[in-house]
Amino acid sequence: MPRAGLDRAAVVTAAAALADEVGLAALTMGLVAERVGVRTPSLYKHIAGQHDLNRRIAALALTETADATGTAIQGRAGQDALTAAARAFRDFVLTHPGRYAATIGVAETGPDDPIAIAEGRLLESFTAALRAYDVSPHDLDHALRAVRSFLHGFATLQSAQGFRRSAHVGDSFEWLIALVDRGLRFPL
Amino acid sequence: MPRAGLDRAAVVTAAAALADEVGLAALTMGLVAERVGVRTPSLYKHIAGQHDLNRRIAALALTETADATGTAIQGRAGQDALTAAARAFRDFVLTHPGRYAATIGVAETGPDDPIAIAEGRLLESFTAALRAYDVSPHDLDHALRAVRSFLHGFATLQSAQGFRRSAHVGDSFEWLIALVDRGLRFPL
DNA sequence: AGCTTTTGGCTAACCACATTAGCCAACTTC
DNA sequence: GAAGTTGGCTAATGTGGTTAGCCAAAAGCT
Repeated sequence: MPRAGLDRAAVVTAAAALADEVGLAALTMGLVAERVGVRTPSLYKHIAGQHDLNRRIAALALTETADATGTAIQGRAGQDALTAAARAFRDFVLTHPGRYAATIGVAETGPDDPIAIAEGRLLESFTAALRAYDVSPHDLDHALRAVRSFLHGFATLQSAQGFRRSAHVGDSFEWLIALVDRGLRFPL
Repeated sequence: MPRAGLDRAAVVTAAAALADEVGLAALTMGLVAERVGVRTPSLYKHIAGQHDLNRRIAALALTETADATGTAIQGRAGQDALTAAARAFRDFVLTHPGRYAATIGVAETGPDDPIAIAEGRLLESFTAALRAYDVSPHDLDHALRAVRSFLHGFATLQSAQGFRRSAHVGDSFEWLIALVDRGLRFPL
């Protein structure tokens, strides 16, 4: 039997791609194995199990999200930066719904966990995007949570087909960004 | 063998309670059966399967959420109404995480689907809460989606332990409501 | 009451999927 | 090229959802 030349990264990226295609819930070990050209039990030579695989997909997704938002805000400030970051985030979630779903509910195990590192980078991007607004240091955590909540909520609702009403979803997103911008701009 | 005197509603409410206790992901047919005092296959005399059970839990949860927010906004308007509705919604999600999780991603099958009816009632509550703001009819859909995104995002992130930072989560929620209020209050 | 029908339990069995055990060939290393 | 390590494999186990088919209890009828 010839070897497949597999390694951990190959398994994880294949699984992530598959999750985007068929949905995270439909991602089975058998499907991943088939995709990489191997029998199911062989996957366990590279990953510890489904839970482990999910965490690695999540780490990949968070790293990619942090990259995308980080790039998007370069050279921008204020509403410009916020808009760019929000769009980059949403684009990622819509083009990679399976990967993103894998990030929901993952707990970071420690400060050196790749998940924690990627989340930290993502948070820094949004912190940078908020820098030009007049948010006091005391309120920064609140503002970050607010931005994160709206991005997470909008993206997951849309990718779950949660919006039935008639209006154009892209328009709603831009409207939402403008709402947040006004909310951040006007003083308490 | 004596009968357990079960019916569909009893199975669904037991399953919903169990989902809140152990988490939706850990809800198995065996667990539900044990809770209602019956063997697993007997459940299928009352529900069509796990998918069907999930939909029925979702319908229950949405109805309860619509009740709670509807009651909360009675006799209130403007920021008062928005705050009351938002708090009621969040309270429900935090006290019933399993039920709420069941509502994510459910598709309504038609206009007479209990899920569609409950979602319509919930939307009406929030529409009423927004009435005192100066939102044009054209923007109403956008505003509703914005509020829904915020609430959904915040509630799910919190119930998934998504907030690591130090600030008090309840404070963040109030801050978020105030942000949305400002955003809705100031003109475009 | 007795007879029939429907209903709601049950056991047994099946299937899909994750995972483990244990074998063996293929690379790697010295 | 011998020895060790690695990465495949088949076989088997366990859990969970679901179906089939049996049978007694409730409900309805005469």
